[in-house]
Amino acid sequence: MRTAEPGKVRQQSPQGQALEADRALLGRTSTAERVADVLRTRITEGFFPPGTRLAEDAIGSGLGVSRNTLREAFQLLTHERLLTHQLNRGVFVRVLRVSDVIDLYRVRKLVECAAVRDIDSPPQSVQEMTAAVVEGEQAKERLDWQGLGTANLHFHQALTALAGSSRVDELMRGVLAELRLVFHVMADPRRFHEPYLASNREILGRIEIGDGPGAERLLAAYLDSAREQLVDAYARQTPDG
Amino acid sequence: MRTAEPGKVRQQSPQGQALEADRALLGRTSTAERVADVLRTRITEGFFPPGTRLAEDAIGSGLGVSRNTLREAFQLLTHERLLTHQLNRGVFVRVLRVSDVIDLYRVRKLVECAAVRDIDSPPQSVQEMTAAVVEGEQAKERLDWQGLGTANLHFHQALTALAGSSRVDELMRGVLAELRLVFHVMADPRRFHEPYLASNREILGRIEIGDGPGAERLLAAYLDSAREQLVDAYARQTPDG
DNA sequence: GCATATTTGTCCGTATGTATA
DNA sequence: CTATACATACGGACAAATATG
Repeated sequence: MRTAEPGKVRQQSPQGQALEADRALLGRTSTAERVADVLRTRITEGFFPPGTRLAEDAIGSGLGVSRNTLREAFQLLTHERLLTHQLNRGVFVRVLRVSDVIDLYRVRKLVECAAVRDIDSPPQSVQEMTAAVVEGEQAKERLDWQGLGTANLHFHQALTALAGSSRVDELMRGVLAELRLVFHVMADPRRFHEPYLASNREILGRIEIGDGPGAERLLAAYLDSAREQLVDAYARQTPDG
Repeated sequence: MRTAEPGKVRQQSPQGQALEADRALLGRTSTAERVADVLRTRITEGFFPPGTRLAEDAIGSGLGVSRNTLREAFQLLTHERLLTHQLNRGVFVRVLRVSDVIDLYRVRKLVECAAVRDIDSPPQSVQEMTAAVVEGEQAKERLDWQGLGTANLHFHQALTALAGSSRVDELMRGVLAELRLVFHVMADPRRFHEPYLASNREILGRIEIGDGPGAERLLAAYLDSAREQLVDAYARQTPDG
């Protein structure tokens, strides 16, 4: 679902013929969706930091797509809460407020705790959680703190999958993408991501032995402390409340 | 947030001058959003039943908006899962599968049970829940079963608000809107909605006395039986699995 | 199976209104 | 207050896909 090529979406060539081949290979996604993929990557990787204004003209001519197509892509990302749309002013990379951070952790606590509470069948989600822990350990060895943060998000995405609902999965995908915006505003990502590795391992252990309530207790404590830490540092970083 | 006028969005008048006044009053929403509001109402009220194809030409000329604007509105509703988009074929009012119904109730159980479990401060949500119960009782007296269904959805929306998260509220708004699509496929709405009234009243009673776990138990039982009943009847109604 | 008509996907140019320097 | 830059929404154009006869 993600475009491999981070560069231009298409050449300035007449019509959309240049992408016909790709379009067949990529499973016939629309141009707008591909543009949205490119922008989403740019945003989550921090190339477009929160607050950046995305001018239709600049982005559109830069990517070689029309304004209508671009507006469609903007709308997709606005619905994912990665962009905010101010009427007659344009779109901006979202700047989350402290109240957003609090709300995001409220959602996480509600969903994630419920997901681990009753684990009837530990299917392949546990496998993915294990993979995410390994991914995090490898990132730590590389001193790749952004990668560690990504691994942490993967872990909690896999944890959420225990609930067995595609809609809950999608909700959490959006929540974690928003949290990425928070991380980019913060300095020193190591301090925030490194401690989570041990706690993830601990939670995974509880789940593996079928101790749902135990996992829930650990998870709740982790989420509370993470939120507190994050809100504290975030409030200092950003001017508005 | 909802347009009061169910008819045409704007006249065929040149440009958008006709709505300038309204736009100021209505809080400056875009045309696409207003079109989406109209279509959403049409869909949730059953005027466009599931499976209906929404042709760009017909809807566009009928509402007096351009194709671009209409496509923007379509995209909004597609993201709300009220429409499905088939490439080169157009948009259709979504027809949910049984697996969707199961997933929707899985979400409801997870979210709603968590919302009532720990009720620290019973603020104005309880007031809205009470209002929804009254709304349902009045609809029942009028033998207005569609209104009873709406009141039931209001009740559970207010119940969800106990969690105190705008993102969870939005999730549940979407979930309940999808459920409306299910209801429209079913015959005899009375059988499905009437029994819920008593159960809602019972749940509200538990919440009012601060008995979270008790409310959760009642709620879980209600959701399980409702899902079972609904899936059973829905599978008979629709051909596909 | 084939040819035609309809519909959608994508894009452009432009008129008008809006916000900011 | 004026000027500039920008967003909104429209209509039109053409290719590609689908539906229809």
